[in-house]
Amino acid sequence: MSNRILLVEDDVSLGQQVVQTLSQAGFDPHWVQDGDAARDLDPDDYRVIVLDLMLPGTYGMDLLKRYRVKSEVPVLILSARDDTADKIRGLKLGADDYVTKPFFPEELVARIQACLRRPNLVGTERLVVGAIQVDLERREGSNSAGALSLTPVEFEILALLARRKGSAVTREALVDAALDPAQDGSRRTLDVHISRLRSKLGKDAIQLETVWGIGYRLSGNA
Amino acid sequence: MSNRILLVEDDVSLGQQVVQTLSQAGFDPHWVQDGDAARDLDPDDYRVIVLDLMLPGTYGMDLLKRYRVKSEVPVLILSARDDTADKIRGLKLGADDYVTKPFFPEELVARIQACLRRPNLVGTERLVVGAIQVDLERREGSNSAGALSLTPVEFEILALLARRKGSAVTREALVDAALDPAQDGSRRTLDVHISRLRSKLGKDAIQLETVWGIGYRLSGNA
DNA sequence: TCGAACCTTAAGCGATTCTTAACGCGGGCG
DNA sequence: CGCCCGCGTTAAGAATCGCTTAAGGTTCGA
Repeated sequence: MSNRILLVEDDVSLGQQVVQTLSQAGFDPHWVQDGDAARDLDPDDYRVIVLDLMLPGTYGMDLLKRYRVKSEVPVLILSARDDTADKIRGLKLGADDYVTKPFFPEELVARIQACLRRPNLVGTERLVVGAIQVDLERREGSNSAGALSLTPVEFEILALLARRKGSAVTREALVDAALDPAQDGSRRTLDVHISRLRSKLGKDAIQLETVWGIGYRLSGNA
Repeated sequence: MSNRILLVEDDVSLGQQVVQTLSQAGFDPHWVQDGDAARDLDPDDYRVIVLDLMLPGTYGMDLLKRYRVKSEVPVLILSARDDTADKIRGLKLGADDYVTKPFFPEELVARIQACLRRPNLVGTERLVVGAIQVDLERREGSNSAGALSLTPVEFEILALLARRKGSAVTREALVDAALDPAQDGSRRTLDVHISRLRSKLGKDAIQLETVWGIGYRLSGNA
């Protein structure tokens, strides 16, 4: 399902045009003309779903709701230029982007690519440093293998390093940011946390470099 | 507070213009130029809030989140014509309408009046997070098995988590939103409610994740 | 007035996490 | 070359945190 895209569109000429454009752009469009037909498809079979809100049969909005219940697949809605209300309802129901009709096919392609690039358009406070990512909203870190299970201290350390991406961060700054200020004991504590952080990062731990005598640095070089 | 409208806009000339227009239209505009200043205002003091997303200080998006946590006041966002991403994020975070800059003052007035006319632009204000749904109007939560019988506190907890879908929500925020402010006793109370909420959610409780040391998170991943 | 529903508190328990200590390594610097 | 100081790692104890169950206590409606 590498580049499979579901297009739900009842207008025949528009549908044909979009299918052709998507094909030329290297996607694999799957076009259904009827909302009821799209109803029983598994949204997870597609990378992106392009949905026309003005549909016969099952109303487009219902389809969107239905998809959203069981999947996080990016949904891009098509709507008339002036129908702001529909756009808003669609977006609130979880659509990821919209394109107003009429549109240039190139624009649609660009939007789809944008959806794929940043799958989570909303609340994306996410730091990316090479293979390591830190999602400040979710309070979750991840490496090339997927989500990491970090303790609060480990997360704070990684977050600070990611924020200062590429530059050396003082031990003091790290202790300050991550450790309980009440306790002011041995300075070796940070080492332990760094050590465990490294082991959790696995092979991506090479990005977490030691800056001798200063502190640490999170490098973008994979 | 009959026609009180909060305008959060840093551009002076635009702000003046809007204030004047709103006054002439019979509204009572209250203009703050700084996001930080708007931060501590009570959203429920206003009929509508008009919010520029491009703000110095507290970023407009943060303001929107903050308002949405404690209020259902209609929020209308101002954004640049081409910044679709911001519009989408704003709407997903609960804004009720948007106006793209530049705009004719009359258009803004019309949109505000529309907001007031149908305070709920979205027919059913329903949050969908994976298999879990929260209907704010009916004040009812449901999971894949159907409607849940939630107590008021449990509903508030679930609603806040659903509003912040995917983000880690502080225990403090949850206590603040759901529990009686008068009583400020043991911090274990929230645990009990979460526990019961989980048991009512049944198998879908896996979506309600514990963020250790912080709070909880309602994840969309089924 | 009684009962049901609900919120709160308490306490035990298990799990996770933080810190400390100890030991070994290794790179800079004299 | 060899010492010293900083760093890495491991293990273990202590502290914190969260989940659950059970027991009052309050509110509200019948």
